[in-house]
Amino acid sequence: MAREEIKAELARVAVSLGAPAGVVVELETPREKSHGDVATNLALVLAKTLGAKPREVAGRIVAALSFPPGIVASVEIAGPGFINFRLATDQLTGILHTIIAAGPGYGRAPATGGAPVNVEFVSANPTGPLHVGHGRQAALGDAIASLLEWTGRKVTREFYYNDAGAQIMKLAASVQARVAQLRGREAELPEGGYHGEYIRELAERYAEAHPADRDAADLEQVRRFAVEALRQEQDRDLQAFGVRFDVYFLESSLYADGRVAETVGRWAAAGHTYERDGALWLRTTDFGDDKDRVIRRSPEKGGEYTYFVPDVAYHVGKWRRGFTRAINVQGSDHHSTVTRVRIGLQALDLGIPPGYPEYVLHQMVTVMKGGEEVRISKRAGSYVTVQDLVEEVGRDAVRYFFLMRKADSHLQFDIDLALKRSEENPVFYVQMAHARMSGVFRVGSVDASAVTAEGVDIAVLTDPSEAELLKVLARFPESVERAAEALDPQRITNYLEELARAAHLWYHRCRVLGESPPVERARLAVARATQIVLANALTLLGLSAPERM
RNA sequence: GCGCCAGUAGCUCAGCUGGAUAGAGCGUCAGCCUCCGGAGCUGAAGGCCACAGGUUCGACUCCUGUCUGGCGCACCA
Repeated sequence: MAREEIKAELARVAVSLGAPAGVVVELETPREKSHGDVATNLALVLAKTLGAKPREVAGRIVAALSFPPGIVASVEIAGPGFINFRLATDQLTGILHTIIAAGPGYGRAPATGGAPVNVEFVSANPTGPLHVGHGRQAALGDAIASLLEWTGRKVTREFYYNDAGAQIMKLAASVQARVAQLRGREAELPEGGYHGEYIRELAERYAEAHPADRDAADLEQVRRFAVEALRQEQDRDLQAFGVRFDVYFLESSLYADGRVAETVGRWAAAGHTYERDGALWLRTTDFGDDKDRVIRRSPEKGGEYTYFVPDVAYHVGKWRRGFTRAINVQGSDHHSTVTRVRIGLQALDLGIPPGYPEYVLHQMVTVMKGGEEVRISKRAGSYVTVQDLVEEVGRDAVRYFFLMRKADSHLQFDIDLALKRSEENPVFYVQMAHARMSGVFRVGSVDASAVTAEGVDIAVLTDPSEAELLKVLARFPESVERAAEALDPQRITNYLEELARAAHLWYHRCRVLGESPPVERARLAVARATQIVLANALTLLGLSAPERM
């Protein structure tokens, strides 16, 4: 691609002019069209080290540049010292060839062969239906995993959950109380218990499945039953959402195979623990925490390990399984765990890097309908579930809406907008662009997969919207790369909207079918390339690319 | 009180890791149009980038402080 060649040539010239070897050349796409197709700030960056004015440096660089024919049409120096390149028209033909030849692989980098990356997300405990926050995580985590795959990494999607612990016991006790109420006895939900309608459902099902245990006296059996049922329900919801996991990791296994004890033992051996008030503490302040943390409660409080110990043990396990990168997608309400887990790992002295694991924290989701906030669902009671949203607006809209804002931003989920079948709705707008391209082939009875760029003369494409569209198409691989680097799928939804805009504009201005043969052939190739890139971007985000709407 | 995140057009949000005259959609206003799907197209108005300093050739972007909002600061998870 032209960009790569320009980058390489700039690097070569920079070094020949005295820049340090390995200088990083940044290319950007100017938003102002009169500034050309590609621009670099290289001269401004080098001005200081070369001890010359930016425009003078730019002059030297331009004078030394040398490209084979067919790549760059013109080079100019502008503003404070930018170097602007205009690409040769041959490059546009090249774009069509590249895209159509690569097809579903366009934008996908070859496997790097590096160590696998672990992406952990959702990780909901089986205490109730998945809520909208889990939905945002599911969409984000799955898309981030895909982005990493598209940039050549091997990825494991992982779901971690606690199947024991205090919360689960409250769940079991809540179900037990509801069973008792079914039998017409007075029974109160435990303090901090679960109130949702689904608890009543579980109680009914338990009573039916275990007629012998009339009073649900066997709490362990109730626990197993409830956990099993809720896990199944979560799986079903995730499946309906189109998210699949490679590994489901049980917190209880960390106790069973001794890893929790091992972790505590290592801390103690390294001299980072001490006893106080009957509890065992980890001196996390030695690693920058603002206070030390309890790792084993005092006997009066039950003498159990606090949750953060298995959390650390779990991440040691990720490291040992060969994941040199681990990315955790969580709600920002869990941000206090970030430093603690990292510190816990540091205190083990296992050579794990300080920034391990990486976190993508997302802000809260507010569901809006009819201009008002929706807070509750029938089944869960106190919160809106993923299932509610998927049933109401469909899986594609839910996924798209969860991805179209950066994770850092609070997200307003507008149900009315998600339901609109018009261009105001970004999902509709983007998918419609794909349907339109498909429509051209359908109406023209053309086999889209047989369209090639062979023999296409790009010179017949005279409308400005055509070159514009091709340039947007050419940027897709770079967009994927940047989004992956930033762990930010929102950049892809942005790209999609930009591409859809260019595609709609082109479609509106340029007829394909029934034009003169050279024009029709060229435009079929444009439509095909556009269809491919739209489909690839949609697929990458876990969205469907409909042929018609 | 401390920590994390956010604050950009009336609304919802971008802004490519410090670049050129801050963009898009919706809404508003003014036009065009009936074609491979009009669920369209063109144009206009609309901004103290929360505020105040600083860093440098250059700041919406980085640093410091202030204000506002969200989240978190357990021997809960």
